[in-house]
Amino acid sequence: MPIKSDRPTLLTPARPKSGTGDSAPCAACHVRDFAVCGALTPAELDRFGGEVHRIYLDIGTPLVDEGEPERNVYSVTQGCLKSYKLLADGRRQITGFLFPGDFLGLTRSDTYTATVEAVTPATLCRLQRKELDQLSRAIPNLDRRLHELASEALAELQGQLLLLGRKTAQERVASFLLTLSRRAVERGSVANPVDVPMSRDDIADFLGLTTETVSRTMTRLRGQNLIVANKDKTIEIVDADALAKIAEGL
Amino acid sequence: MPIKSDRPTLLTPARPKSGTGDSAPCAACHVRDFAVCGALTPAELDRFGGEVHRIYLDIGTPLVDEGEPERNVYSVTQGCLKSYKLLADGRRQITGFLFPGDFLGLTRSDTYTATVEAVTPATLCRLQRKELDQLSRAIPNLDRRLHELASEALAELQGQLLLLGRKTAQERVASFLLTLSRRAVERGSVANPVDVPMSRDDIADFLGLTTETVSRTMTRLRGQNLIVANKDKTIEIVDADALAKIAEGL
DNA sequence: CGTCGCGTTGATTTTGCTCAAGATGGGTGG
DNA sequence: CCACCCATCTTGAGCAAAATCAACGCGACG
Repeated sequence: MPIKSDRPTLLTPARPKSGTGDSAPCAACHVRDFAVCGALTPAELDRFGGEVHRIYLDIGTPLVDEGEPERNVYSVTQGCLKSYKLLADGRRQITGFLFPGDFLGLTRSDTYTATVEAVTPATLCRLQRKELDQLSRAIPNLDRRLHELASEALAELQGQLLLLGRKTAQERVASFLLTLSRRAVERGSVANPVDVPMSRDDIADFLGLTTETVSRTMTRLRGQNLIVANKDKTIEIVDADALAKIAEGL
Repeated sequence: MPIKSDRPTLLTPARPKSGTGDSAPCAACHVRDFAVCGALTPAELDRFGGEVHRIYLDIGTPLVDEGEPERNVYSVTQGCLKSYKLLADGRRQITGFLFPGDFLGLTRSDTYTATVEAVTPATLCRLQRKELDQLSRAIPNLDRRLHELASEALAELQGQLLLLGRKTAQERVASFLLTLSRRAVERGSVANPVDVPMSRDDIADFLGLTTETVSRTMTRLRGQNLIVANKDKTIEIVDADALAKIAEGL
C-alpha cells in the first residue's frame, strides 16, 4: 500500500487540491501558530521549511503502516486522519484522530507504532525523521516544542484510558463530542457546530464500542435534546453543561 | 493527604529502609543503567545527584495527587507504585504501574495528570521540576533520554488503548502477565517467576475489569495449565507461547 | 483465637454486542 | 433530471460477556 498522491513538490508550486490560502511557504502557513513549527523564529522556519515536502492524501489512503520503518514525520495542515492498531482477527482500536496542526511522529521508534490513514482528503508536510533530528538538535525551540507536544499527548492518552476502561457508552460519546469541540477551538475553529468528519464505525473503534451502540447513543442524546445532528456532518451541542456532566459520570 | 515519610535526606546518610546496596550516591545506584540518569557521564551525574533527595514511601501512601501543582519529578529506585485517575463516583482507572528505573514526570504539565501512590514500600529519588528543566537544558543527554522515555511511554499507552478498547478479559490478563514479565527483564530481573505485587483490585482497575473477573480469569488460566500461582505473590508462566497467542487474540 | 482484608466461587442481572432488517442519502449513469 | 444503487446509519430482537450481588475460605496480624 504505497502513498497514493505523494507529490514531492516544494511548498510554492502546484498543490494538488487548492482550497484555503497557504500559497506561500511556512511563514504564511495557516496552521503555523498551533503546529510544531509555531515556536520557530523566521530564520529557523526558513531552514525548517526548506526540508519540508507537501503531501496530499485521498480518503482512505494509508499514510504509514504499523511496523514499517519510521522514516518520515508529518505535520497535518488540512483534513482529518486516523491512527489505529489492529488485532489479528481484524478488531481495530483507533488510537487518535489527527487534525490540522497535529504532529505525527512523537513516538520516536524504529517502526511506526500504528497505521495512519486519511479520514477526509488531507494535506500534510512531510519531513525525514533524520532531518527532524538534526534540526531539533540545532534548534532548541523545536526540541522543546516536540517535548511539549509529547507531554500533551501523554496526558490526553491517560484520559482516553479512563474513558475506555471505566466509562459507559453514553459517557464515552459525550466525552468524544466535547473533546472534538475543545480541539476545534484549540486550532482556531468554532466550538459549537462541531465537525464530526469520521464515520460511526470510526467513532466506535475509537471509543471501544460498536457502530450500533454509537448510533443508539447519539439517538438517545438527541432525544434528551442535548445535541442536534445536522446533515453536513456537524453536530450542534445544545447543552454543553449537561453533556459535560454526563461525560464526567455525574 | 501529605507525603507520609518524606525525609529530605541527601543520598549518603541514613536511609529509612535499607535493603539492597546503593549506599553510595548516583554513581553506584543499582537502577542507574535503565533509569533516566543512565545516559549521563560521571560529571553530569554528579551535578544531577547533587539535586536529588531520597524519598521513602509506605504501602498506600500517596506521592502526588491529580490536579496538584507539578513541583517535583521522581525516579523509582525500589518497589512498585500505581498511577490512577478517578471519576466522581469512585470509578478508578490505573494508568500504569511504576517499577525501579521508571521515571515519573514525563507528562510535563502545570498539574499532575494522575494520582500516584505506593503499591509496595518504595524508594524514589526526588528532584524539583525546575531543577530538572535547568539540568536538561544544560545536559543534552538528559534531554534526549527524557524524550526517549516519553516516546516509549506513548507507544506503551497505545497498546493499552487496544487492550482496553478491544481485548477480552482473558486476553487482557494474559497481556498483563506477559507485560510484567517483559518489564522485569528490562530492569534486569528474571522473566519467569514474575512478580505480581499488586492486588486483584489494582489489576482489575488497570485492565478495565472487576476483581471477580480477574480472579476467575486467573483461575481459568491456571486450569489450562498456562500459569501457576505461587503464594509469594509471584506467578509462574508455564506456557509463554500459548499465553502470548491468547494475548494477541489468536 | 478472633477479626479483617483479600481472594475465590456461585447466582443473577445488565450493558452493550450480534444478528437482522429497514431507512437515508449521496453519487452515478441513463 | 430522475431513478437507481450502494454506503452508511438507524432501529429492533435476542444473546452473551462481564458486572453485580452475595457468600465463603484463607492467611496475616493483633
